[in-house]
Amino acid sequence: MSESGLDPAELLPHLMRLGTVLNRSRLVERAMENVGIAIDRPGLTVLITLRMAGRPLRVGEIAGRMEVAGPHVTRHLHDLERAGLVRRVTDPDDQRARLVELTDDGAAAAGRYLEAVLGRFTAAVADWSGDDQRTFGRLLSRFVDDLQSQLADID
Amino acid sequence: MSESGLDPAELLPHLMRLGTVLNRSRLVERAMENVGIAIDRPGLTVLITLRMAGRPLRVGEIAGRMEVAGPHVTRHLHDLERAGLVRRVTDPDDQRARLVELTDDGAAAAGRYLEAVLGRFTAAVADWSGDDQRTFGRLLSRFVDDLQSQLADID
DNA sequence: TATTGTTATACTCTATAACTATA
DNA sequence: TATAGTTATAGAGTATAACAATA
Repeated sequence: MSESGLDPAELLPHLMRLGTVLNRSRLVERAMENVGIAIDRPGLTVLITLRMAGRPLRVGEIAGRMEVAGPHVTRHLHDLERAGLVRRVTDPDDQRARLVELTDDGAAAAGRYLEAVLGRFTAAVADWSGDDQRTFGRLLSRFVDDLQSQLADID
Repeated sequence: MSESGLDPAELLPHLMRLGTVLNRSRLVERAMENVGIAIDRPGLTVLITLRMAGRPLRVGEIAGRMEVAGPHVTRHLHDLERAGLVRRVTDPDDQRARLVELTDDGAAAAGRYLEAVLGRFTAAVADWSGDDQRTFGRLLSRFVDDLQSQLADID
């Protein structure tokens, strides 16, 4: 091989910076303020999870998609329900289970939030060439896939 | 423009997945076990910060680079010092300040840890073309830069 | 008086264990 | 007896406030 690939030691600082930017920029908090959602961050994640699913989910399904423990979800559903953003109904097929669905208010809030956050990403890559944008999306997706399966192999 | 760029709504799920993979895969914990470092995660971050700086740092500098509050660093320095991984010496130029430096053990541990983690990334992109690897490194770095400045503008 | 660092305290997020109700 | 969910409790990580020492 005449050409060497990427030095992975270069990748790590970028990934660490990405984490810092996403976690510490108050991106999420600011979008929530602008949108007027009066819930905390994991509560918002529950809302987004439901919105992305596009259908009512069971508590266990929400926990699975968020990759957190069940009680974590239960606790936040109280707040969301009190705020009128979600509704809990008993699953007609299984009396043990309960389906959680977005109210109209909840769906609207989640939509406005996503719009605000996506606006940031759009602005960040606004002056990129269309080619670079598509390539980045493709390689990022591939990287996450490969990293995930690479890490799964260890277990 | 005849070609449309990336739909940012596509980017968000990838970024969320990346966060999940990095945070929940126990990548960090496993590397620490293999390397035999008996400290916790933020303590390790202190170690890596010192290692990447390549020189002794003040407590405030460490906190700044980690983007956390000062007391957080102080607390973990106790553990690191007790484990013989760092050493605190008074700054000869300013008696108020204290310089934190890696011991030989600390430098070796940080080095072994970085090697283990970087090995994962190397393996993840191992079957990529050299071209894709370099392009990904370039675009990822650019994306973080642009996102960071985009978010900084708001303040 | 301003700055460096420490001590003490509290809050957020997540996990585990024990319990209740239905299948 | 197994499964879905809830309640109760505990732990990790980080932030803020109050303080001590030096500049």
